[in-house]
Amino acid sequence: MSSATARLSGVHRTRSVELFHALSDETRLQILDLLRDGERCVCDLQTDVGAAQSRLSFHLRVLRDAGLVTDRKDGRWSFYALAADTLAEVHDHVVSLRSATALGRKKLPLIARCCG
Amino acid sequence: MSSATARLSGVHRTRSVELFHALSDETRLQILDLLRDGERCVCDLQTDVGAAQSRLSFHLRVLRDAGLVTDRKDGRWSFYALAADTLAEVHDHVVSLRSATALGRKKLPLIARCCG
DNA sequence: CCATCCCATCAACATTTTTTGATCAGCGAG
DNA sequence: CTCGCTGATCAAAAAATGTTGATGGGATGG
Repeated sequence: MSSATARLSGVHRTRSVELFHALSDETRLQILDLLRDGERCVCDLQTDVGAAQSRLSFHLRVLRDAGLVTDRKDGRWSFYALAADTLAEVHDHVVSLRSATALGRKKLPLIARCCG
Repeated sequence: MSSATARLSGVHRTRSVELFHALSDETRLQILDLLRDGERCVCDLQTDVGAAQSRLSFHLRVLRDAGLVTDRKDGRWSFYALAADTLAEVHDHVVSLRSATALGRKKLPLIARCCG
């Protein structure tokens, strides 16, 4: 039953853009990958990623703004960690993009509708 | 049991970047959203998205290059449709990004390791 | 044929994103 | 205190992306 899933809302899409954009960079994905092992301080990421401090700071900010990582200060260090809930959110966005597609609704008779 | 999931490979990451980049644009997400109902010709998308033909063509190309949509020519029309398998691939990439994180591995004693 | 429609492509331009190097503030050890 | 270290922020430069308008090719219908 069911059928066409409703259009996705504008705000939902805006959030998707922010999340996917944060994930659409090699350096940032590398950071996230490293953080899968647990939290890390910036100086460690620096050597592991092989990026200048300033550059790393920039990417960490993008990730933090998107909510994909959290940061915590301890003494003179900043520790970053994955934000599991936001990763779950990403998952949800992908799922909703897929919904109504998985069901074999390959071709609707839209040709008739073509070009008004 | 288990524990640290292995690092993600470089090629895997490169592919992630391509996929997420293709998804990181408002217009492109709007297109994908529309295509959830079934295939559409460019001229229809043009009116539905409210974008110039040239602009649409550009975004459709990004989506097609990433493998997120397929195109088919019929007469003078080009029909675009979602590529379900690539959407599944996106899903997989998100899952692998999350793996090993879901388990409550919040904090490892990495502080000791900090800064070499 | 000819006129028209659909759409890909191109070049020029505008905008956004990323990199780089410098500066500065906070913290803690000596 | 003073020095060295971590890391955020900023401005300038560089690079990548997206937009716009124009051109052209292929298909169709008269």
